[in-house]
Amino acid sequence: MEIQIDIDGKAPLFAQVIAQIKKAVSEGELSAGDPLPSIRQLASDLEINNKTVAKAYNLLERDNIIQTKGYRGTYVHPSAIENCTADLNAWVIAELGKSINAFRDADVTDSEIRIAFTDVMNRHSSNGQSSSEPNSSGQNTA
Amino acid sequence: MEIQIDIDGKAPLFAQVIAQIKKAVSEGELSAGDPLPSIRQLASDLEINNKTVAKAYNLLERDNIIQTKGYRGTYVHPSAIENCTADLNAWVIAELGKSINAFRDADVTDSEIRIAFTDVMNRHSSNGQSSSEPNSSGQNTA
DNA sequence: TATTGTACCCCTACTTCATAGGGTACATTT
DNA sequence: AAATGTACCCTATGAAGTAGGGGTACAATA
Repeated sequence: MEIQIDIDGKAPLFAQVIAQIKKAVSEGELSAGDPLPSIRQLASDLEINNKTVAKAYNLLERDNIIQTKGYRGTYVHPSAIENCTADLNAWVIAELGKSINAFRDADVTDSEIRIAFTDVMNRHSSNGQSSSEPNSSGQNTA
Repeated sequence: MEIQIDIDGKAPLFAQVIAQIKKAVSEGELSAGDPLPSIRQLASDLEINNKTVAKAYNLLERDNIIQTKGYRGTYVHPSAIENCTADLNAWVIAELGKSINAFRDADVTDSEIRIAFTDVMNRHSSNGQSSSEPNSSGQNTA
């Protein structure tokens, strides 16, 4: 394993870890079933926090690049190579790009788009209320 | 014109101005062609900044609720009533909501969605670069 | 007992953004 | 000269999100 981490880099540490492991899988340095260093192990090797490595591992497992087997450690997923190229992120970017382009074509302000976005994100799965109704208990009048 | 502004309210001042004018149009207090107070005028009446009113007026004009005629002042748009109900914001929220629900169903992290979003927003119309490629001038190795 | 991944709690720092304001200036037209 | 909308400079505040760290604890297993 040759994981390179640039602490001063602009990319988040957990993202670098993910990219490095994906790269190792793509280039064949890591094959299906190969064991990965434990979270604590890799964290101390890279001199970063456990939680940072744990975050990277969690995302990698979600994408079926690796497989955690509890107390038995973490291993490269059987179909890691295929899932390695499947970029979930690219799909999200493409989808959002389409919507945002449509918004901008309709002269929607970037600021408005951002506000609407955080609006949607913050009503996790429950209810929803619009954000443009001022609650008149007014003071100044014209 | 009876515009109520709640300075201590949670809703942004410019949004309150917009809502109030829309309300006035909807309720018939303002009809097509009616003159609106000048930016400076309304600002001083409400004791808020010129730019705040200007912002509200700009958005209202974009939505064809009002019409600015340069030095001749600002007037209610001929088809203000119809455009008053058309909520551009609601459309944006609905569209984003559909996409975001799909992302979440695919187990995409909220954090990842947010990152992808700002990613897309920041490449205004020019180029685009992905945000997951660490620039190895690395320091720590494992 | 040691190690595995995992799940909590607390905390910090940094960045980005929206909002709001202050001020000055401009061309245009009355 | 006065008023119109508009554009530009500057500031400050607050909220939200992200990254990272420290610590402690758990069940399961060797």
